Amino acid sequence: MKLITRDTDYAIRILCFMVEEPNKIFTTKDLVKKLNIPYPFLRKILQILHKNNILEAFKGKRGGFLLKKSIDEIYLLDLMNIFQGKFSLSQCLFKKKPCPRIDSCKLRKKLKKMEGYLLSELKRISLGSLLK
Amino acid sequence: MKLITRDTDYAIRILCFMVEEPNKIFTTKDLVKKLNIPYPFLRKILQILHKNNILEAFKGKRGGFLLKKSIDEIYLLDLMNIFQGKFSLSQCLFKKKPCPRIDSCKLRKKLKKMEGYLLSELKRISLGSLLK
DNA sequence: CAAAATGATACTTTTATAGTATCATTCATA
DNA sequence: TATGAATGATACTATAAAAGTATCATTTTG
Repeated sequence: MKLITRDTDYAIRILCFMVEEPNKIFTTKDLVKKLNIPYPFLRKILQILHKNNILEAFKGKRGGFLLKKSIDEIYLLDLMNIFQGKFSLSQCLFKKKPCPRIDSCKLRKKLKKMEGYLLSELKRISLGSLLK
Repeated sequence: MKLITRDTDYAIRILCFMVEEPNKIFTTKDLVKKLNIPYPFLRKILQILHKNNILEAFKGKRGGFLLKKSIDEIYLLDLMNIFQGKFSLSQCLFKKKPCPRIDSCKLRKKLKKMEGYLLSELKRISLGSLLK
């Protein structure tokens, strides 16, 4: 099972790399060289990070991306929410027509508990904490 | 994110239903009527449960499936392992060529911790406990 | 104005999940 | 002992999600 998808993982690497020179404007090409992520995919990820206010973007010649937030303020859960949608473990698999026991479903309750734990952990993991 | 896939979920329902008449031999058709699972898919799931020693199978006319284990001895994690493969959260996404920091990867360590928690919870959830 | 960058967005490929189909085998029983 | 009703084995197809690609438009610098 994958908790983290590839784009989230790439985003982590990108940001952790960029923080090494926090005031540098990186172009997509710069990052391709260093991070081994295919150019168009990397571009997509950078665009998304920009839309979500994590990177600042400069268009045109000499443009590129600049880290906008402190790496200590970016949490794993944020990135997961951006790239993977709202984190949830406990949705009923039968969304359209959930099983008749949905309200009393014990399984759901236990999943909810695990979800709560994971959320609290993921909330605490800043990218900064991955570097120390 | 899905912790539990559809076949695992179906398996839970099947077993929880069968335990209501623990000595009855159920045919696939019996179960289709009650559980709203498409016949060929249900059949596949029953065959897998049989192969994994959770159901006893009787071939031929008047055949069918009989619960072989006590429902208190069947754990959610067992079913997940059967239908979804070994549970793991912390595998590196880059299996073929894992990232150079694989040994020192902090993220991996944190995932490992969460995995440990989930495993311990999943180990404790017997199907019986879902019915009480 | 041209070159070099991102913006927006649509498309394709790959993988995993979900579901289907079918022939072989077994067994009870008429 | 032949038949019908069940599972065994297994291969196939369809759908959805993840991963990756392509391309034209827009902006900016020199």
